[in-house]
Amino acid sequence: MKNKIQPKTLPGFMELLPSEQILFNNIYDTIKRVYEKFGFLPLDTPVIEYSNILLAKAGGETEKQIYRFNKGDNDLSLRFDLTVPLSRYVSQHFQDITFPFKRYQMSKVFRGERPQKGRYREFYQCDIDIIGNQTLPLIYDAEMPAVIYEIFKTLSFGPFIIRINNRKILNGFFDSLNLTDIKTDILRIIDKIDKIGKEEVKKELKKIIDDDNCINSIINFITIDGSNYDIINSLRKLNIDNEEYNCGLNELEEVIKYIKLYQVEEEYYKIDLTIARGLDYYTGTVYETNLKEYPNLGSICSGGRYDNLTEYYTDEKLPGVGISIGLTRLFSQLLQENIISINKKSLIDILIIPMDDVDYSYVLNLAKKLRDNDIKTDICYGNKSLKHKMKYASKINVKYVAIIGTDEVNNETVMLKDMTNSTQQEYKLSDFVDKLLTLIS
RNA sequence: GCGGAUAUGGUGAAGGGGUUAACACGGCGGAUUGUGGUUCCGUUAUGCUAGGGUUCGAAUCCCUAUAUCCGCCCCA
Repeated sequence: MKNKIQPKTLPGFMELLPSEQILFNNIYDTIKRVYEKFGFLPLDTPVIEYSNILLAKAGGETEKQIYRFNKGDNDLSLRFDLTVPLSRYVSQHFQDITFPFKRYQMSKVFRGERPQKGRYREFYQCDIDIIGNQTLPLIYDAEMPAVIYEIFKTLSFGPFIIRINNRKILNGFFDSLNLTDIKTDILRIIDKIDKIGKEEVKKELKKIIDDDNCINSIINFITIDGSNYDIINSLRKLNIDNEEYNCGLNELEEVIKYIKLYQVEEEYYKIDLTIARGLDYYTGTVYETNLKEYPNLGSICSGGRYDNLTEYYTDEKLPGVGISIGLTRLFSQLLQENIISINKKSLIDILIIPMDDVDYSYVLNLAKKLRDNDIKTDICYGNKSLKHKMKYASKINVKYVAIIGTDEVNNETVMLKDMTNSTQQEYKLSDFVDKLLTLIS
């Protein structure tokens, strides 16, 4: 053992056992199905891009966290999200795309940050975005919650709440308080309220704002509560004379109205003025989604509206709205909190067990017939004992086993065993497939 | 980038200077014939992250390195 290479993966890279992967893929497939149901088109972009493309925006943190390397004379990087590649894609293929462009992309992104709980270096993002040419109707902002609603209803991880805000409201509000230059810092602090609580937010704000009245009005503002209708009313009554504020308020009201038209149940979405979202490219509506029974998971799906997706690559003005589900993190947390659990160890419907000396042409003919009827079939080869093969069948958790020995071959039959109740019955080969089809349907 | 903790097999781990490194899970084999899950039996680390030191003797004490985990910062 000493002279062998230690088999290990890099920290922060998730790797699953088959039974876990089956579960993961179920969630992945559900998300994908809903995205497609709403008309989003599939898109796949390269994992590696030119560094100057990915770093066009060049934030300090991005540069620190990006996996970057040289190959020959090329300065390359692994994508750290799917939005920047989308920007590049839309700019590059502008003339070939029909707008509004709705696309989904569900694949891996990479970030070289220090891994910790729920923090990975390689993880799946499941993104949808809708990109408009010059303009994009506000009703699309309501489609995002409709999609989120459908996904998490289908996945049934329990009750959830889509929290909605509009960045313009916060921006306008801070401008009206003359806090324009420290706006970003304030947003960052407010965004932490779920994690650290109201009092800690107050303390943090004190560090950057002298005026206690000002801090109190911020706290009072972001904690305005009530029904969606109440909140809109309260915000109106503040009579803040700021164009951006009122624009945001009108947008929010309209988006809320449209969400209702999308027939999202009322208890699944709510205006929440504490939603700020750290990312500075969001300019209007912003979303976060939480599982009500597991608030400590944080946001499981978030996104928002941005004014111009492609400003670094073209002069075209392309506003958009999008959301993202961090699937790797979500999955690991769901598993950890026992919200989901492993239930399948194999995908097959039936396992064929040939006895030692049996004629393979009989066995493979059966397998072919089953597979032609879309029955997931596997065969357990080898000269191990029947006992051993039965053990294997029970280990992979398959419901049906077909035992084929010389008796079955001679009589043109199949011995079908139901592993869940230990009963078995012999069927004629000619009507075996039909019989099995009715059993597994 | 900053702080804290930990390091024993395929896995979870006990042992805190005295010789075969406990226990459990998993794996493999068996309890005679073409039948799994339960039970029982056998087997499964010449080795305790690496390097150095103290000692008659180190998984155990000391030093160094490395790795991992948990926080903070940040998070398109």
